[in-house]
Amino acid sequence: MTTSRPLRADAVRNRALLLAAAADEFAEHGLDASVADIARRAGIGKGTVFRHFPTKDDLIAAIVLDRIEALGAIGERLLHSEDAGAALLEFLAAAGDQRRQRDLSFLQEAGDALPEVVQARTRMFQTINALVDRAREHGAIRRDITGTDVILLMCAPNYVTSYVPGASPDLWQRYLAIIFDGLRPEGAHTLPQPPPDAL
Amino acid sequence: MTTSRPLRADAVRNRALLLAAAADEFAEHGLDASVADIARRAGIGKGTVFRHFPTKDDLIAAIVLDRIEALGAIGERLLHSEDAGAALLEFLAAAGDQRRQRDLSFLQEAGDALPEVVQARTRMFQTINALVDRAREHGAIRRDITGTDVILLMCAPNYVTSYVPGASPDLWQRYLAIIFDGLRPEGAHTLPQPPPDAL
DNA sequence: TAACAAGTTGACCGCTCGGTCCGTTTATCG
DNA sequence: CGATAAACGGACCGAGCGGTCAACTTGTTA
Repeated sequence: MTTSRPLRADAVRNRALLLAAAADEFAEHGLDASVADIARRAGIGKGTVFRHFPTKDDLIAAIVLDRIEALGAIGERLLHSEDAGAALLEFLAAAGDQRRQRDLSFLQEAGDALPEVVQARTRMFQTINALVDRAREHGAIRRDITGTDVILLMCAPNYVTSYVPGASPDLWQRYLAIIFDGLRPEGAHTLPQPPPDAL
Repeated sequence: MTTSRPLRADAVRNRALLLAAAADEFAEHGLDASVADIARRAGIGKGTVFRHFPTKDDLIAAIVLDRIEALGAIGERLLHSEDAGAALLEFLAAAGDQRRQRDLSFLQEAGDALPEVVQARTRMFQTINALVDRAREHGAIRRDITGTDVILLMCAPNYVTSYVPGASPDLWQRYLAIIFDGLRPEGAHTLPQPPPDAL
């Protein structure tokens, strides 16, 4: 792996500008936001975008990678927390908070371009599995819930609130709380379907 | 409102073919499915599609309208059921079952084109509110849950399972069960955010 | 400061999409 | 039948997209 020459000063500034603008634009208009709009918002030319990221998917992947790694770090820190149940809930809250705005859905849709993303995602999924295992052992969540269940449900609060026009940006917390109550052992009913294979 | 002339025989057949093909195509490829592909699948010309529906959104709206009315009818029937809690759960199961395949998200994204869709949706929302009110009065669900909460959460099971590649088509039932457990009174924790205004 | 490589830019390309249009086909009915 | 209007179909159009390129600008370095 050759590190080649260091980036020129204006190039690193433009790269940062570009990533910030792209994140904003994706947050507002979804993944369909056009590269031209992103470039305009960043105050740079369209060609420059493609010099930094050979394809639009690579740009998306770069942003997604950031998010995944940040969330993964939070998860690993919470792995050493005292209260395993609270740790899981806190992780889910961090996930919801990070994805406040429009979805970047880091599960499948995008990012399969870069293998780094797949790798980071796999790593984060393992962290979540560990978090869930601990919570289950501590009796904080019901026995029939797997890590994959939590991974899937993780995105739901932001999804359901994305349909509410003038909602509070924290509304997702309400649905996280409801769903988390569904994960608790108290008053749990047997589930009609087995859990899916790990992702 | 003039009913004008009755439709020609081949026209009604093509219309049915078109609607079926469109539903299939949307189910497979999402709302981005192209009109050309739909026409090819239906075995008719692209121009014919636009003769039946002046715009792609109108085609979507027609399908969505069907679904909403079917689901609304189920809801109204369940309104007279004995067990109010079971009725709500059954309604949610019907909703999930109908939307098995890819989402047609009849909440916001599409269908605002036709005022009929808005009207049918409003009507169905009222039915859901009534269903939820009854379930709450019977103590089948917790007191702090509103009809709007249920409307939002209704879509979640299908959404979360849409990310699982080779999953069973019934996997959504697992997540409906989990979420519904979160709506039950037993072991409920207070919610951090107030419910959103009615849609 | 001179010279070069790295970076920037916007016109441009090919493609796909939703939607239009008009020549052709066909169901309908006196 | 034969006439007529309704329905059909696919070539066509303009807009917008992701991505390319060659001329131009600028940070860097000896």
